[in-house]
Amino acid sequence: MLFADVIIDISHERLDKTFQYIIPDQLVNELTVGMQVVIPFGKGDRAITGYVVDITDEPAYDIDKLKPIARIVKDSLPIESQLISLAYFIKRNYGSTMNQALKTVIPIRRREAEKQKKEISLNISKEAARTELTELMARKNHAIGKERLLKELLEVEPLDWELVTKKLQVSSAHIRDLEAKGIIRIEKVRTYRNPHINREASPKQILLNEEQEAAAEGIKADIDTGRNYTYLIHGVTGSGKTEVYMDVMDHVISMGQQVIVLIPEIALTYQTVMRFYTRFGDRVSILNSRMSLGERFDQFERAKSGEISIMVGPRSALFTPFSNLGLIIIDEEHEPTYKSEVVPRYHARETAIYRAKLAGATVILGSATPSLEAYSRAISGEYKLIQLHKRAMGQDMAQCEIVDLRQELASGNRSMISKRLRELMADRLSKHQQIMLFLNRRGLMGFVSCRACGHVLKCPHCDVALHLHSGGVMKCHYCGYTTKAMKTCPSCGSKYIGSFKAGTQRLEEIVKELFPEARVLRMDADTTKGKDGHEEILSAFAAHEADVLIGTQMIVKGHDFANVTLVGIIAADISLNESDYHSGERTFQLLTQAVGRAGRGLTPGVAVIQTYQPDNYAVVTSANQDYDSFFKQEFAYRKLLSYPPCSHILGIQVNSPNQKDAYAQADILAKLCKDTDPEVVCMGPEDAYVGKMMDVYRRVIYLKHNDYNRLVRVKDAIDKFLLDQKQYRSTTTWFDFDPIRTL
DNA sequence: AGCACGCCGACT
DNA sequence: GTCGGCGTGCTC
Repeated sequence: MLFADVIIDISHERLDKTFQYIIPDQLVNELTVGMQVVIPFGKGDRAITGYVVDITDEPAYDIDKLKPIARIVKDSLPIESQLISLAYFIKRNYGSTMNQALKTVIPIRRREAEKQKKEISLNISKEAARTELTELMARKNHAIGKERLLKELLEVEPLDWELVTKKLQVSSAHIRDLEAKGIIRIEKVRTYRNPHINREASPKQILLNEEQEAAAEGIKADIDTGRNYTYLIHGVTGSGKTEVYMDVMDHVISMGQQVIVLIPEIALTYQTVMRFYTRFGDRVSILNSRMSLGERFDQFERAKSGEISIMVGPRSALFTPFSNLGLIIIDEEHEPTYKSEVVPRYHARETAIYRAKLAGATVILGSATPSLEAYSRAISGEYKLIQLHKRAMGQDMAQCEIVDLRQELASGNRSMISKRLRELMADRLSKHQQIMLFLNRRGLMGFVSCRACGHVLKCPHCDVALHLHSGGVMKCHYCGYTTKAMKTCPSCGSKYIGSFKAGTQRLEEIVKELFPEARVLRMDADTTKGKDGHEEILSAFAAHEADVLIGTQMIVKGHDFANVTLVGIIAADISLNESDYHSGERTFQLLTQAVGRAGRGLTPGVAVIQTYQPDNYAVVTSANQDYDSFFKQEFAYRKLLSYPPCSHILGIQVNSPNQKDAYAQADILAKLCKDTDPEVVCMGPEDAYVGKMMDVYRRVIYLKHNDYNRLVRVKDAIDKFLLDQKQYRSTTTWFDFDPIRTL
């Protein structure tokens, strides 16, 4: 006997879970996950539609109470069931409950928006309403709710449904009763919160160079013959990947299909957005993280209604409900933002490929520095690899020099800026050319410690150091705890207590000392407070209002500055010394991007990489812009140590406000893992990287195996165990497959 | 969301 | 007593 887990198609929180039904014999062969079905529900067995999210062979509920599925809804809107299957894929492969997955895939199951849309107004004249009200009040047992509603309606009209039900406490039964009597009417108003930019497309024909043309034509030919592959476009910075995307997008749209374009959040700048608007006009919609849930919902509604054909946005744009999706593009495929950092921790790349499979769509991944995962799959033939070797405008790649900081130190230069970099800076400044200085400062700055005893001031709620902020306060970056900065060390009483200056701030001072006449701009968390802080600084620099731009990650992504002929990377090692297996890859990507910033215009550029490890392969290969050598070495390293993509890791995090519970539960789960599959390598349990956050203790276990599905099976076993475990109810358990950051 | 059940005051 | 309205809780 088979059973189906069904999610009910009613928007109410209490029903936002699965219900189990018996699959009748005549439907067994036909029914699959994702299908829309009609089921008897509730006391009166009224027919309700729902979606099948799982099929199992054992009931999880009292079998005598299970009812059979009535029938399958044929020709239902395929988008809905596609997205439900997608949610199921996420639940299965990344470890979450079905509800968490559904909430990710179908943000606010139309709840917020529909309430917003309903308005109540009087259906009769005010006089008649007043009479009605008097009559109601004359009755001995007042129908208080109805009274309140009528009174309010005589004052204000129309009223929001939400206001009436929530604030006036009128139950929906009352409202419906009044409506049935013809006293009031309920109207559904459709108001899009975000009036989109109205813009005509100006499809000026962009000429592609030979390489771009070949890439685009190849993909289009596959699409025309009904083949849907995943492509990886590996193109050096400036090779014009976007033009290739747009050419294929044009083609797909002309076939009446829709396109989703994923870009990392930082790249979602005015510049990028305008490129799509000018090419495709108001068939484009943009999603960004600053949008409210309602705004996002509206954009999804527009997509559903066919008003738009292109959705550009971050990770979450992947769930745009296009009914005839033809193409998904993931730009800068290697970016870590494509992996969700909250449960469910899905990876947009894999999820996009699955969605494309459901919809019969094509996927294009693009990057100058592909992730190891994507590139190894391209080599193995799972993805089709397309290489773009030339810069679109024919510019030369930047020349690259490596400066050994150890020698610099030996020759007595302790400054952050080496002799060679200083020479080049002086040269560029004299020629009125621009300079970018890039400092990868992660984890280096801002924390407050005592120089006498070494005591580090920590957040009382989290296991992390406090950071000094302007206005003499110290702040925890994890929970927001704020306290006044101390004058003396609480541990030893010394007054030599202070914080290290942010690297970028220090660098700015040094540059100003060395070149007093240079105009310097600094871009970091401090200087980009305002909403458009980024934009302002970048456009000021683009307009040559400054000669030197100093910054972190942010300045190396996205923007092109034609007049920049020198890029200095102050300390290439910092990201190398991070303690997880991604550090080599991340360093290579950052350096390559930074080097790629030089010489985007006509004048050739130079990049200077300062490092203490001039022989490190990530440093050397990025200086040579040699991805293939990097890949070979990095892949060998991953293989040797069984790291993804050669193997897979499942991180399990046990959280509890009670330290003992967290420890005990983690031990139990670790044992369970070993018992479930002895071949899976189990590490831990140990304290998480941040062992306590917001007063919640965190223990982690890592499992390693080269078969992803075996890890999924262990996860399922844990899920099952947790379901009927009575002990340690204070704990919660999170899963993270192939984690990007150390848990 | 929608329906039953149980509670409570009012009215035959 | 019982009728009708409202609050509460449950639905595989």
